[in-house]
This record gives sequence, C-alpha cells and structure tokens, in this order.
Amino acid sequence: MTELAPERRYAEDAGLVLTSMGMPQAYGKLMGWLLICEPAAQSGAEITAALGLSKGSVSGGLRMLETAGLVHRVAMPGRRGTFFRMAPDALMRAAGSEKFTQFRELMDRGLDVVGGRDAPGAERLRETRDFYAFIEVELPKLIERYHRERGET
Amino acid sequence: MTELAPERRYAEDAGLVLTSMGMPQAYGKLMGWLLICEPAAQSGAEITAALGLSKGSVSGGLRMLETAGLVHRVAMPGRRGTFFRMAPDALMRAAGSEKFTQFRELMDRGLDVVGGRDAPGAERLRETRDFYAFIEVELPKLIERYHRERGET
DNA sequence: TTCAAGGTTTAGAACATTCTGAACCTTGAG
DNA sequence: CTCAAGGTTCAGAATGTTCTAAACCTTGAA
Repeated sequence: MTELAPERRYAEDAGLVLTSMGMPQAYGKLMGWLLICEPAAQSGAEITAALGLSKGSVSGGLRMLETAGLVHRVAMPGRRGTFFRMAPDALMRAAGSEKFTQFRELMDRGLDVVGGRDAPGAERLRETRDFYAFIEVELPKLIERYHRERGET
Repeated sequence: MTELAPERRYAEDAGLVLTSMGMPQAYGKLMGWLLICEPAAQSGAEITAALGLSKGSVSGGLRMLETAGLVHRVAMPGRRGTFFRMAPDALMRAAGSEKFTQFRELMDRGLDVVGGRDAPGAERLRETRDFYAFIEVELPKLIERYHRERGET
C-alpha cells in the first residue's frame, strides 16, 4: 500500500463528505482537490493525474460542477488545454434556500388538498409551512448580512 | 387506469420531492401521507392499504422515520396494532444546521492540510470556512427567533 | 498539414439502493 | 389456548447510479 500525500487524502475525504450530501464521490473528490490544490487553476489532465480518476469522470464531473456554478473555466495563455478553478463563492451557493422553497411549496399544495389553512387537520401542514416560509425569507437576509459585515472590515 | 384520490396523489408527489432530497421514494410517500391523512394517527396496516406499498416498506420506512424523530408512535387504547403520526415539529428538524457544521469542519481540516489560515492559497478555504461558521451560528438563532415570535402571538 | 496532447462522449461493468413477498414473530380478542 | 390481524425481518429481484475504458473529436505547435 503506497503512502498518500495529505492533499490527495484530503480530496478523498472530501469525496466521502460530499457523497453523504448527495454528490457522486468522484465529483466530491474534484471539489476537495480544487479547494486545496496549488496552483489553484489546473487542467483536467493535471487533476486526472493527481486524483487517479478516469478522464471520463474528470470531464463529466468538471462539466457538472461548472453547470452548478461551483467551478469556472480559466484561460491560461501560452498553455495547452482548459484550466479549472473553484468559483470564489463556490460552496456558499450550496447554502441554497431552494430547498426551503421546495418544502414550503409542498406544504402549500397540501393545504390545497385538505381544503385550506383552516380545514380540520390542517395544523400539521400550516405549522410546517409557516416555518419554512420564515426561513425562506430570512436565510437570504442572513447571507446578505454576512456579506455586508464582511465587506466593511 | 384507475382514478387517484387527491390525498393519495399528494403522497405520491411528496415521494418525488423528498426523493430529490435524498430520501427513498417510499419513505417520502409515508411522510406525504402522514402530513394530510385523516385521522392524523394511523396504523401501519391502514397506511399500507392507503398507499399500496408492501408491508415491508411501510414497516421499514416508519421505523426509519421514527428513528429520525419525524414520526411518533401513538397508543390507541381499545384498538389493535400500533399507530403512527407525524411529529409536531417533524420537518422543522430537517432544517438542520448539521450540514453547515460538516462543511465548516471540512474547511478547517483543509486549512490544516495547507498549513493554516495564512498559508498561500488558503483564501479559498478561509472564505468558505468563515461563511459556514457564520451560518452555523446564526441559523439556530434564526430558528429560535421564529419560535419566540410565534409563541408570543 | 500533421501529430500528439487534451477533452468529450458513451456503452456497459461494477456496485449500491430500493422494494417486495414470504416466512416468521407478537399480541389480544374470544 | 387458539386464531387472525398486525408487525418485523430478510433474501433476492428490479432498478438506478457511478465509474471506467475506449473510441472519438478538437486544438495548437511545429
């Protein structure tokens, strides 16, 4: 068993963590690597070599991450190939309030089915709906506050 | 193709939504049903009949949901079998800040690997870490605020 | 223009998850 | 005690996901 560089090991571990959040392991490794690699922008070939994944996985993964806005393509004049780096705000996008919106919508649809907020048996849906509606509105404000406070200092 | 009652259809749709958040479809259907069913507490047999799932899926699903704290067992004196109902705060638990904690920890481990907050190339990790640390602290406060405001009125 | 490196696509092998059906256990009514 | 309804467990079929390898396409240096 050959020894593993700490950077490589970190990418492996990130793969595990991100898998537990619904991302394919290989793509999680890409994210982990792009979080700590030096230099920050690397070609697909370099990443392939660093992580021991197939070219196919790296290509597919980078495209997916790019689509999700987590990774950007970077031109490196004078060097062959395409380079990728983590988007500056990459994992902050994953905080997404979309999930809360989805839940709130599901509760609203439930309220329709049972006959509105005041129908008998609607408490379950009403309470849950109100909670998610609150978070849905307040979480973006919270994030905005973070950026405001951070920007000032 | 036989017509589907709106309640049953709602459970089916909830199954789809919750699947997209990483829950098995059958378990999502259980949650959907328990959100709108009347009466609110039902036996496994009733749920099995209502949703057309196997006894095995219903039994396993209810156990899992119970373990996750989303569903409670209820005694119904005089009636056969075990009854289940949605936990009052069921889906509010799913708001969990555990995810943010996990991310923050991953970033901290990354900072260790690259040599600390001030190491070259550590900005990526540092910015992400600070963001998640902020949400990790503030989201529980936000939830607490919701309950306080809600409790007063 | 040629060629090699880099990147993309895709079929399918390897793997993991989900769900059911059937055997089994438990409980309470009669 | 007996029996039937309710519940649990588990092996395996059905399904879905992930990853690779190999064929293919693209690009730029010489």
